[in-house]
Amino acid sequence: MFSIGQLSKQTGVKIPTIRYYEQMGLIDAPERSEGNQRRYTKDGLSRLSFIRHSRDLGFSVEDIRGLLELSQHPEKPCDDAHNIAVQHLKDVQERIAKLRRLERELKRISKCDAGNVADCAVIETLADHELCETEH
Amino acid sequence: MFSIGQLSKQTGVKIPTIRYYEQMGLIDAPERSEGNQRRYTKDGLSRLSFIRHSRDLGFSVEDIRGLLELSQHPEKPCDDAHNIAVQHLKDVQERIAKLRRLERELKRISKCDAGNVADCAVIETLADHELCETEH
DNA sequence: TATAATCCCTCTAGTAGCTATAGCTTCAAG
DNA sequence: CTTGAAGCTATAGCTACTAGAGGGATTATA
Repeated sequence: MFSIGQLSKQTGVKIPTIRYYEQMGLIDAPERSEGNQRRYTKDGLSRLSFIRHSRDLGFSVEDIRGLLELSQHPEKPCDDAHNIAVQHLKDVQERIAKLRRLERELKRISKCDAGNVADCAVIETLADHELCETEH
Repeated sequence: MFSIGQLSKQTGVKIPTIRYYEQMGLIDAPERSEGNQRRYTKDGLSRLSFIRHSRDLGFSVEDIRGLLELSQHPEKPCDDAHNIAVQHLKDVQERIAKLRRLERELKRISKCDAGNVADCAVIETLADHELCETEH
């Protein structure tokens, strides 16, 4: 049996976040000690690790809810898990593409070597969209 | 003079968002009509465009507060504007790097061709961090 | 001029995914 | 048995909006 602090250390999930996940129904409410403190089993630990890892990979809490549900049913087909992962991959790729356009624009505008705000490319570009090279 | 709806159409910023910016102090409270409706000048329009554009480039509201303040003082040196832009560029580059690692991991795990959850690479990888190739 | 359609007002609450604080109780070590 | 760390609940705050309720203002048309 682990206390919430031990669970936190082992998974890297902060204590208030663990309680938050419990409130959101991502993890089951664990048993309590006589003094009303949470006591977790190994199962609780691995479920929380699963969540932690999924969050690291950027899945939303709602996605994780689906993935957890699936992981509890090993006999089911795994198409759903795929769909979630593939959709998420697409999202990530879109975000990358968008950020790269921003990166390009930011590189361009931060090259300014004017001395004061009146001639500064940063300020000027922000004030006038026409000066941009790419869409955003 | 523009109504809030006209301002919204011209800048692409939604009406509630304009009111939100006013509340946050990013834009000045404009004059009102006799019937208490907001009436904007061209100045208000260009200030909001500046904000819109900066948001598109991913600057935070706090960053924009600084940039707006600077843009009101054309005689000042523009080092501050640079610092904000360069720091933001760094942030963007870090986010890109992180997302690319995720992309790689997601590509790998979503290649799974198992039929059921028990053998599914997606679920398995999420359950066990050791199976990952890169850090995250 | 009447009326209907559209626009605008304020205020409140909700979104995601936590994080922080206050004021209290329990646990474990010495 | 005491003390300090750890845990408890409940509430509020964070970013940057968005949605809805319940009203008033403006404008276009008849």
